Amino acid sequence: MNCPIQLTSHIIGDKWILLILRELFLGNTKFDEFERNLAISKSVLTTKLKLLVEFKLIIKTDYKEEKKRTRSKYQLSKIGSELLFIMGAVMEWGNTNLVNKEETYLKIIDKSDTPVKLVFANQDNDILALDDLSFELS
Amino acid sequence: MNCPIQLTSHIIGDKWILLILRELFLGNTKFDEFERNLAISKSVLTTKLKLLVEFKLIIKTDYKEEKKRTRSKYQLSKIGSELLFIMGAVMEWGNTNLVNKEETYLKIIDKSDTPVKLVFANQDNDILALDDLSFELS
DNA sequence: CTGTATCCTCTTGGATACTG
DNA sequence: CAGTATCCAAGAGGATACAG
Repeated sequence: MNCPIQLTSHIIGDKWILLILRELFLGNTKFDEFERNLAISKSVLTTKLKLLVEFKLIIKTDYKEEKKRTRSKYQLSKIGSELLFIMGAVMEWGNTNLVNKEETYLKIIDKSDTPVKLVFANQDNDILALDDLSFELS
Repeated sequence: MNCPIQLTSHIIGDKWILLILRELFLGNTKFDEFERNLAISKSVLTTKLKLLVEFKLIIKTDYKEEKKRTRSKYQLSKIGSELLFIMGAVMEWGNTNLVNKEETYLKIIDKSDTPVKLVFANQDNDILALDDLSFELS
């Protein structure tokens, strides 16, 4: 099958992967940060991080600060960063339909601290209505 | 946790759910269409469809054509249709990074049959660059 | 056609202990 | 700190048979 959804589902069709990606987009980079923030077991975290490296969504780097031991950090690759559209869409849907707006929640903002939204556009950057869209196999 | 990604991951963090949603967006509605197109076992398909109904993403309707037995169909609800942004983002990423463009593949088009893209915009509908965006918890 | 029920296997994931 | 190794329990998913 040459279906983009089928192929991509092998990566993001996984709760842990989505949550690790959230951490990466939030700027976290270290094994123990993921472990603490996600309450995930070491073994699963190891497995998922390896998967993300295999898929080339993240890059693992060893680094060493003066007088300290060597440590590892994980960062989004180029194509990993492009998952921002998926994460943004997931956040928007979750915020609209599942999140309790009385409490704090996560959103995407621009440089003037204003919340942004996702829209469909054509090549001329005209914004399109949902009713005008359809799936096509070609 | 009041995190939109965490909450939504319980729904779309699942390969089968993503593929069933693809079928629904393609306009398929019947149990055996899903079964054939996805090569999924009956028991799993039953379970996932129930889940989608529980989450109110789809609506199950029984209908009866003249001289025929009663049948069931499944259709996206209002909030289910809003998953189009997630599906669109998944398709775009998959098409860019995983799909073989020599073969046929799936995309979203507008009324003039032109492929569309997803963009981030502010409230004034100005399109934003990725570098201008950041996650915020508030 | 649209399921349900049963069985059986393989995988996922948590807990714990250990290592450089 | 960043894992690896081992073990165990629970769940996911396929196959098959059956039912309205």
